[in-house]
Amino acid sequence: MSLAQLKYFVAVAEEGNVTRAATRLRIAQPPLTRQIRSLEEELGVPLFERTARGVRLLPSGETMLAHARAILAQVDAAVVAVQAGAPVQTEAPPSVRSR
Amino acid sequence: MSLAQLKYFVAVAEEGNVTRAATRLRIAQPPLTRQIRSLEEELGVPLFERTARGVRLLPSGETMLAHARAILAQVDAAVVAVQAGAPVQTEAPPSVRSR
DNA sequence: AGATCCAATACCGTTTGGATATGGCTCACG
DNA sequence: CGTGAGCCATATCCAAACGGTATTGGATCT
Repeated sequence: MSLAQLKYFVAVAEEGNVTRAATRLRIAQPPLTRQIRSLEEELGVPLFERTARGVRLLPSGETMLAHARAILAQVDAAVVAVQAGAPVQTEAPPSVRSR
Repeated sequence: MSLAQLKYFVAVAEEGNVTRAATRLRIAQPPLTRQIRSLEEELGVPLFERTARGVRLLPSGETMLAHARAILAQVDAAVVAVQAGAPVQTEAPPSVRSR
């Protein structure tokens, strides 16, 4: 799993359409289709339902979407914190923290 | 920035020694050195101080280490949640959340 | 039925990542 | 001191991953 894959996944989920997501990501549709498929295979869980009009998130996809957004936000926060030279402490969010 | 890079960074930080970290990661030392360097360049911030005995975290590295661990933990949590089929909600941790 | 829209597959070139070989520097120790 | 050991950095090569183009198959809407 890569951060790019997570970014791609979020874009597809938001667009509901691989082709439009690809345009938004400034990559071509076929590689995007492959990255999504590869993510599903790595997780061992399908994330989207394919329809003739595009794709729709499955429940597992909804779960992944929330996590993916949290991860990407945390990456952004890390960059900001490090570049600001701030000694920030991090912790896992309550909903995903190990109990 | 990639998740692999973050994993590598954490290993180097924990070992304080690129060669030992490479062994632990089961990759060779030169590619690990390059990945660390590339991460520092991407961030525009040095993370380690190089000494004759190994490497030591700089303050910016300490900050990054906390964030990197949080990110990797969140990735693990995402995998577990999705594979468990659980509709978990995620949120950013307070210390890194946008205010 | 035909046009359209969409994801999927096949194939290719480029880029990235890891391995091996080697150099240079610093510290430990006689 | 000087010699050897340990460690990071650099150079070069090979393999794997990524993105692009071309094209196909299938579903929907006139």
